[in-house]
Amino acid sequence: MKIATWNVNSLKIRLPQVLDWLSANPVDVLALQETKLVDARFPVAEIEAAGYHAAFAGQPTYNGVALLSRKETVGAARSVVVGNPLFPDEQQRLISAEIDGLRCVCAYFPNGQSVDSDKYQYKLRWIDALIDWLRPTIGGQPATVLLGDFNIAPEAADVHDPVAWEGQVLCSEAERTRFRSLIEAGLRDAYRLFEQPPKSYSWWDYRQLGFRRNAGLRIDHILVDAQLAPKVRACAIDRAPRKLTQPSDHAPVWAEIG
DNA sequence: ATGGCCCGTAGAACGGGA
Repeated sequence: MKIATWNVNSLKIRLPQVLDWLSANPVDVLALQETKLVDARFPVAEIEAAGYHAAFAGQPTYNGVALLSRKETVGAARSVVVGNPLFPDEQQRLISAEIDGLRCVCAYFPNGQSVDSDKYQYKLRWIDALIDWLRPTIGGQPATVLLGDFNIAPEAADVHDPVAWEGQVLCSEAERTRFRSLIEAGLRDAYRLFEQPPKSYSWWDYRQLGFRRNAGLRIDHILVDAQLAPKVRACAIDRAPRKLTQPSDHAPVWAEIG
């Protein structure tokens, strides 16, 4: 089973790239963030025609998440839950569902803007509530996979310039402590289960020729239930879509399990 | 030295992203 996550920064703009990517990479599950579409405008017909079911939760302008599941292998998502029952929130950042025996949690963590902003405090509260919600079921059945745009670079190795980013939003100690709490709760960073190329990132700023300079951060993650870790065969970041014309600023991350 | 883009909503700039 192959699962993937991709912050597309507007599914309206990126739909052709998403369909092309799925054609070349027919993953069983694709978690999308920043769809930026109200539900009435979600491209259900195009995605169905490409062989995928879709569960989605959107709003105008901002945020928006979706779980695509491949018809011929895993079928439609079941027991879909939008949001976190412990954290009522108008921002559409979470959608979870059971797909082929996995509890897939697609998450778009708040950005936080800067460590002295109200948005940063919201980010920390949002993550705390996510941990509180997930902790009791991690380790049980169905096995949990938490994947998405975490807006956290967990370690210095995940940052192109750790000195410049030290203490900044996405890299602050409070955020990294929460990432470690997810690990302590029983999840594993699928990417770090394997030896990886140095300077591996999943996001590059549109400005400053970030991608050409590989000035990036690894902030998109696939965390798997520790019970699944021995079954994870591979995990990688696919930089190819970032090279296209009019790309998302994020690259897809995928993992193969079992 | 500074800030440099992209997207959506607008219907000009601005908020937000990271």
